Amino acid sequence: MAASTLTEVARLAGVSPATASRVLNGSARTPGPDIAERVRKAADSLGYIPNAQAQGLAKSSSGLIGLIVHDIADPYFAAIARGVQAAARHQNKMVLLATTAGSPADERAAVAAFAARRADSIVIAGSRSARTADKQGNAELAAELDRYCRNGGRVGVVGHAVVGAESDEGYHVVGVPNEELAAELARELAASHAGEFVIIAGPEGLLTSDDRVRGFQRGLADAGLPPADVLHTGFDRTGGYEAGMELAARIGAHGGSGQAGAEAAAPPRLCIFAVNDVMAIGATAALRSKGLRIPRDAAIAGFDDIETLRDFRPALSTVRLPLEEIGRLAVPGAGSGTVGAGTVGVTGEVTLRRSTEPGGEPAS
Amino acid sequence: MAASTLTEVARLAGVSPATASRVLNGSARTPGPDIAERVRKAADSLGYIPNAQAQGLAKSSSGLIGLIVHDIADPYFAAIARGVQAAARHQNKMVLLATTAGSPADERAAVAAFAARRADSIVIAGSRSARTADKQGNAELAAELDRYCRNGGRVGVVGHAVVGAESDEGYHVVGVPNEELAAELARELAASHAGEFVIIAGPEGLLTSDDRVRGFQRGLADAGLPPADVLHTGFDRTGGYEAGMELAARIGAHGGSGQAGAEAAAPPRLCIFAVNDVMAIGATAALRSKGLRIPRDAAIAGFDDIETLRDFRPALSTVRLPLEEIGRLAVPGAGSGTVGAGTVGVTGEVTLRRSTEPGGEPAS
DNA sequence: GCAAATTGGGAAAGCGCATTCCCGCTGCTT
DNA sequence: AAGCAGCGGGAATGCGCTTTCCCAATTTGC
Repeated sequence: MAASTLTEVARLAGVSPATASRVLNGSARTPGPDIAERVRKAADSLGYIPNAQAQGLAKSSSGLIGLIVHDIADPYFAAIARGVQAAARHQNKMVLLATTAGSPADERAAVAAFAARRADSIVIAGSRSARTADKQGNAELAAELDRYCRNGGRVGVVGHAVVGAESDEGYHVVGVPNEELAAELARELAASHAGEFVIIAGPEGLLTSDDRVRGFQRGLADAGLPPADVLHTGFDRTGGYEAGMELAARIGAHGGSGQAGAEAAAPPRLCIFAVNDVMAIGATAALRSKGLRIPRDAAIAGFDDIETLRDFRPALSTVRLPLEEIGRLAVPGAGSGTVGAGTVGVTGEVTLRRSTEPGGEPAS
Repeated sequence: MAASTLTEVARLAGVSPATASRVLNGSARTPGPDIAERVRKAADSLGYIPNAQAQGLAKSSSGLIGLIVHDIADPYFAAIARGVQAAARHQNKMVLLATTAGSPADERAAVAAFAARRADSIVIAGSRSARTADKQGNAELAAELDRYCRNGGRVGVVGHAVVGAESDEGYHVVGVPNEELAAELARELAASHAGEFVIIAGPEGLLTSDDRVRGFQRGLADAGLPPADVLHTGFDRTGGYEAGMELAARIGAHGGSGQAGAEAAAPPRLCIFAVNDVMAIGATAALRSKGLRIPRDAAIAGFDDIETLRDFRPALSTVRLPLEEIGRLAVPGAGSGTVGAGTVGVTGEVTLRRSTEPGGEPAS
């Protein structure tokens, strides 16, 4: 038994398909109450479910919102996805998910697939990359998005505008002040740390990472400090872990090992800034595996303020980002932002916690 | 400029729409190479993207997989979603996301929406509830799913079969041995713990929670111990936190407070089993906020082995579940499982870590 | 009281594509 | 050399729905 159709409902109710359509969906013209009732009853008894594909074809709009993320299991993207989902629900649309691991080629394919499905809008959440290796991929992605926009699609981008977009038409970006916030974090840390600073960054060319690094360096400069060393690694927990191992070796070489804290003129404690929370956690794990303790042997800060990580000990200093709201704002037509081209901004908040506390003796 | 159509491509290539269709999609009949080339070039120059809705209408299949979760930002669901996404990609389909906060009514609506979109299959990941308040909702959900199946849909369920399904036709469940694993966990913990056991459970009637509780109690019984006290609360971090506060009070009353460990005849340490990791983390936070330390003042174990939580300290004892694989297996037609009705099983693994270590003096 | 405007319903034309059927053609058999 | 299979392409139909257009029956205006 195939799903029943509008025509069947109409026949059962003794009306024309046109009338049935009018009563079952919010048409401008509403048939008489008696007829409406009859149709509704017929639909009910048949368990009629409109065929959204056919509706979409006829109306040329689908009620779909495409969402592109690197990895849905990454808590950063998961939080954004929650916001997108909430906004979609508000517009009563559904969200179509695509994960791309950040590959521009996959992103292009996802955009094409969304376009094929005639998604009303698409939000693309992963960080953009400016690596030369990705140059062609980025151009193709931009071309695909431009085409999508020309055909009437709306796209929301979180973070950075897509590199190489032809015009602003149809784009809408949620700006995250990564650079400013990182600078502020650096300044606050500089106020209480005497030691050297090190940055654990993502791959070079990853815009979000680059921005945070640049901001942090600027903050240090503002405080009259020399620029920090930058370690480039993967933008995930594993990357953080590897960098952490390297730093552990460095710290160990200086003599920060073992329980006995006070060696001859203990070198000032290292202060590590990982460009996102997950990397910070990885780095922490690495340091710990080498017997180092936070914040006694090194201070560490992250970025994002991932919810699941808030109970982590020592509590991680970070920059809180309203991830869910970012997701909500990123869907075109939602939020109080300007409709159409333009940038909606959100703000974050530097949140200092135990992992960067000065002193560093383990408290109770 | 609206997106170009097959007909336009055909006209540009000087062929009929039928031929164009044949070359641009994997039809059984492949037109001659010269014609094919011409069509392909025309399509390319027009930037033709097939209208998936129209294709779906014509073929009556959509290439969509519907996924229902409680909350996509919950790491448990996010991990499953990743698996589903991977399987979908393998079948080159896209996944449609719906979040329902566990409400059967919302789930029913989501199923209807998926049916309307003619999703090829749907996987429903949230825990089923047997509460009487949800009884009608569950029945309606089951009815909707049954109808979906009768119309040729395939549904994959993780955990429990949907309560009230009329027949097995079209269903496919990924069974998680919650009860057995919880029992095993209890037995292993019982072997090294002298103190009392307490269970922090989700709301009564939540099948996953109930299973884990039952299993844990059985494990205790196997070890010759009396059943543990059960605290029912929310199935999330907040629930765990609240229960943790209550337990902290209980422990405090016994005298486990402060730094000085050895009071007169220190009572045996409490061993807490939270039915999922996130709740365990919440409980831990609560205990800590009261000055209690894990595992010194209480042992605690969770369930799921959430990836993001693995770096948590003290490392959480838990039961590892192959979440991503569960997601993969849940999508009908994927995995090596039996196609059609049937249960595919996965196994987990009790993973004892520091949070339940006996002794409990803080190590280095 | 009659023309004009309004209402309420049906017929029909697509939306963009897949697919079945059909037809002219080439190449083969006997 | 005539007949037949087989192939390559096009015309036409239908997927399920929306929406314009059209027509008959009422209301309204003066």
